[in-house]
Amino acid sequence: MLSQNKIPQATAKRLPLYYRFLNNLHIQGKSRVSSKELSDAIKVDSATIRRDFSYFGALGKKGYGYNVEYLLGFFRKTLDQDENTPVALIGVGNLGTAFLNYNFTKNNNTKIEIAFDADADKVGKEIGDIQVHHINDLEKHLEHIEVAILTVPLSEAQNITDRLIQAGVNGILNFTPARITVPENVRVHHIDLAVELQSLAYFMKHYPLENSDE
Amino acid sequence: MLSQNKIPQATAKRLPLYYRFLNNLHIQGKSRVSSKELSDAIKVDSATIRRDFSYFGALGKKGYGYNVEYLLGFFRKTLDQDENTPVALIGVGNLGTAFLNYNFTKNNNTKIEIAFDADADKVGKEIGDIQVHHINDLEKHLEHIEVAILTVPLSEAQNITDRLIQAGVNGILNFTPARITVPENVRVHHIDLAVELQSLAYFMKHYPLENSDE
DNA sequence: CTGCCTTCGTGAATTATTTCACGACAATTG
DNA sequence: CAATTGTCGTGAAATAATTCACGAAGGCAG
Repeated sequence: MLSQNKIPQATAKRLPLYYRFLNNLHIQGKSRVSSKELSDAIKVDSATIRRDFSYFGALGKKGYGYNVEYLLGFFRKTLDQDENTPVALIGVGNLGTAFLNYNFTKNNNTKIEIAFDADADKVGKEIGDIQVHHINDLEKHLEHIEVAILTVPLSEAQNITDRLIQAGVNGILNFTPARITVPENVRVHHIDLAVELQSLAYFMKHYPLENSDE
Repeated sequence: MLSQNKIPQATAKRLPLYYRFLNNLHIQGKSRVSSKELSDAIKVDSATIRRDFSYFGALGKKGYGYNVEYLLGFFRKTLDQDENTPVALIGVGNLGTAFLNYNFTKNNNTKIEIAFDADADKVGKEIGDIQVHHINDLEKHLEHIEVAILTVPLSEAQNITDRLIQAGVNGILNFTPARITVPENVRVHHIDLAVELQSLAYFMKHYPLENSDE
């Protein structure tokens, strides 16, 4: 039931989505919500939602639904919303800048604390309140950082990955097209924009009108 | 075998990845590759790769592997690399600009042909060779466009989605946190950057060292 | 307070995907 | 040309995820 050990990965990926949506409901002053309503809003089958929630125990009331505040409190704990995860951003190009300007801390337990770039013009600047440091000083500033967002050119990807890991990072959100190699204990999530776009085009041509999303 | 009808979605999502990597091998002058080598490079189990390829027939040779050029030619046809998919970009903010500057046409059958924004300062400019038009003129310029990348503020997401669909778009790559509502025949892929980051943090804390990637 | 209505929680069925493991065949070596 | 090696293609098993469908519990209306 409560052990975080047995939650399916597919469920774990949906948790942040649930959390954000519940937060919105709460802000709107709604106190009650059913799996059906949630389903309409976030486009996940209602049985899947009930099943997901059930991994954490019986959170709802039959014939009523879920209490938004209670559920929200529960998810806050589960997702460690209290404890912020400090994040480093590597590569202040267009995409990196998008991240710096994006306000992650709303509804979110992650915060970009520091940024790095190789371009001397960018070093020393502050973008979205975040200081940009030179990539050469990477090792000096990564003391307590475990997560990095990688938005560097393809050619630098593996090299910088190695340095990040050396410096103690063990989670990387990789936006480069490189399939970087890391030790077993390091977790990498790849988001490959070109692949996403191609994949959408492929699905459109070959899967006329089935279930899509992702 | 050849019908595109029976390919699992999980396989379809990997096809662009295979394609790009084969293309790289080809450029490097390699003429031969085994499922094991591919596996090491793109971090997908070799049995999965062989299974994926097998949906298209027997493409390899036992005891030898796959002929890069042959395989590449095959994928080119399968992924319709010949035929370019024209794409519109909606919202020229930081993220949108990243897309415009990103050169998708290398190794890719998709091309951003036109961009839209509500900001008068941006309208008329050219970014990465793409003309920026005013969002009011959306309907005037979407004649032959079927795919849109949505990088607008949350508040505009549904409204603009409706207009896109009205104008004939039937595939949307949605980077807003909104879970947009669309008719059945429209395909949406959501890429929610905040969710991705939170999800990575969650996995790191709760799934010590199992399989990650995505 | 009664009875109808809603909606959860979940066992079981279904569907999807991955992985194992091995036979068959081609390449290569001596 | 025989023996050895490498690697595919795939049946079958395993694992993962979704969906069905219904009993139980509780809300709500009259």
